[in-house]
Amino acid sequence: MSKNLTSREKDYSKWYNELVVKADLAENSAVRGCMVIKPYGYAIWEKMQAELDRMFKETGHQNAYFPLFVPKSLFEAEEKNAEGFAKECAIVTHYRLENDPDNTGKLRVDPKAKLEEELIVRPTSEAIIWSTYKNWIQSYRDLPILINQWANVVRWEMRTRLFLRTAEFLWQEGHTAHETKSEALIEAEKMNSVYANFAENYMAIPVVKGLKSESERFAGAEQTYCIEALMQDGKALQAGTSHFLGQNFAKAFDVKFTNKEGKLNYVWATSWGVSTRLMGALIMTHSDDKGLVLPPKLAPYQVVIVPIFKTDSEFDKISDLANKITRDLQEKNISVKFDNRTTHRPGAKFAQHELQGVPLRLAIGPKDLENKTVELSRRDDFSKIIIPIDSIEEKIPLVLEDIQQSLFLRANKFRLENTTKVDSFDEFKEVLKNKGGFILAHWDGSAETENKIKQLTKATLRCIPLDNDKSQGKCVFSGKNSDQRVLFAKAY
RNA sequence: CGGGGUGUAGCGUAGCCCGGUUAUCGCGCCGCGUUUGGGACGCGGAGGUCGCAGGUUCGAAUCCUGCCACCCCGACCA
Repeated sequence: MSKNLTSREKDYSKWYNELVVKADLAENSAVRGCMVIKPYGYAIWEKMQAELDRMFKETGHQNAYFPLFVPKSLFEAEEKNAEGFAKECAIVTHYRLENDPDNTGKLRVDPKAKLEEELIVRPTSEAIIWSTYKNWIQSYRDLPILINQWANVVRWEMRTRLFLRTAEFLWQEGHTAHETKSEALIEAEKMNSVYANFAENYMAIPVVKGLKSESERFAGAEQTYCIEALMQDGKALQAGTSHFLGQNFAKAFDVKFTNKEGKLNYVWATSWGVSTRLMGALIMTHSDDKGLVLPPKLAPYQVVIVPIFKTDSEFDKISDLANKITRDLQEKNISVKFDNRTTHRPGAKFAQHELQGVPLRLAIGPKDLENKTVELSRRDDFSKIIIPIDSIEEKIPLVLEDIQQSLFLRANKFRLENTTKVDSFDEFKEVLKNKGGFILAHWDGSAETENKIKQLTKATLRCIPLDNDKSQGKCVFSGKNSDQRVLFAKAY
């Protein structure tokens, strides 16, 4: 952390790992590719969960929970989905251990305890959920079903990376069933917008809403909506996806309902999810060389109070004041931590809270007691101001709001500066090599072109933006006609 | 699974090429004292199967063989 890390773009991943470790958010566990989320990191996730959960409920969804294990026969029912995940499944084959007769004190898998049918540890829950929905749906009166689940899933990836791609991760997955195609399409797009709203207004991360191309689409989906964010190193990160599943799962699991006219129809489905990867996005969007920078709406505590004192009596006086400020702010729904540890000096505390990204710091010392002031310091721009104690209650909510805004504006400015329109393939390669970031280019719509570009440049088609101006042009690779620019980038 | 790299105290490391006292240094940790408005300082102390298993040798962190783990780059992916 001694070097100017943000300037070392090639070492960005190292910076990221280092930051995660130093800020004490998570670490690699003893289990391959898995992650231990530490208390402070988990507190951030809990904040995110709370806000998302509220948004899901506001849009009419309920929470439920489905099993971790998916019998193989159910898993393979929807062929495309099964095929898409087949290469990264953990599989339960046995249910018992026994003492190893050849190796005292050790255990071995009891060969007699082999399962008749293997169980897949869910990489996603469509199969188990749709096999359940089948029993819940008979009539149009049973629809829509709007359910979300908070769960863990396992994807046995070749390569893992803390927060961004761990073997096990935490997420939410929504699974809905609808009477009509248009209703399901509206749901899929709506939930993608919920994600965009959450990203921009809570995480302060600007995103591009769009549609995935066919080759980037979720296995088993007919249409995948997504939000794409741009990290500080110029690489894109898919931050959330929402899928229109058509009738694929309904057909695979035979989920039919009788409509108002008495006819039997397959239901229409969506699924959507965001994961602990969002914490990676948060870190990689806002952090600087001093550590995390958390948007106030997601910070485990928004304000930390650091006392500065020499004597016990000074400490007591400051504690009284700090406790009063804490109570007053809590009444205004601002979370406050009074760091009253006597084992650490103020400078060490300052550094630690900066590393953990606490948005606002109040320092109170003897001078402040005398002058009836406090020192207010912002994490986002390091500015410090001295304010009278009696203005705290009024001032702090405003400053927190301003930090939330500023973080978004700063990230948005970065994204705009790093989004380039290109009109030739040479330019495409040049921008990718020297600048990075998002590239808006015309594309002929073919998977072949998309693939070639990926092979030649390592850039992938991130999405076809939803709110893009339509403009005629020629495909940057093939020269064929195109009526819209699409978003390319190197991605995580 | 292919290419490259690294495993030495909680973390980061020196030593390895060229084998030889008690394995180096920093951070952190513990004790005492002085300190406390931006990561304190002094003195003292604890902490090690040198990734694992074999082999060579009078002697292995160092050389050889095998294995394991992790990291980076590919393929795969939220």
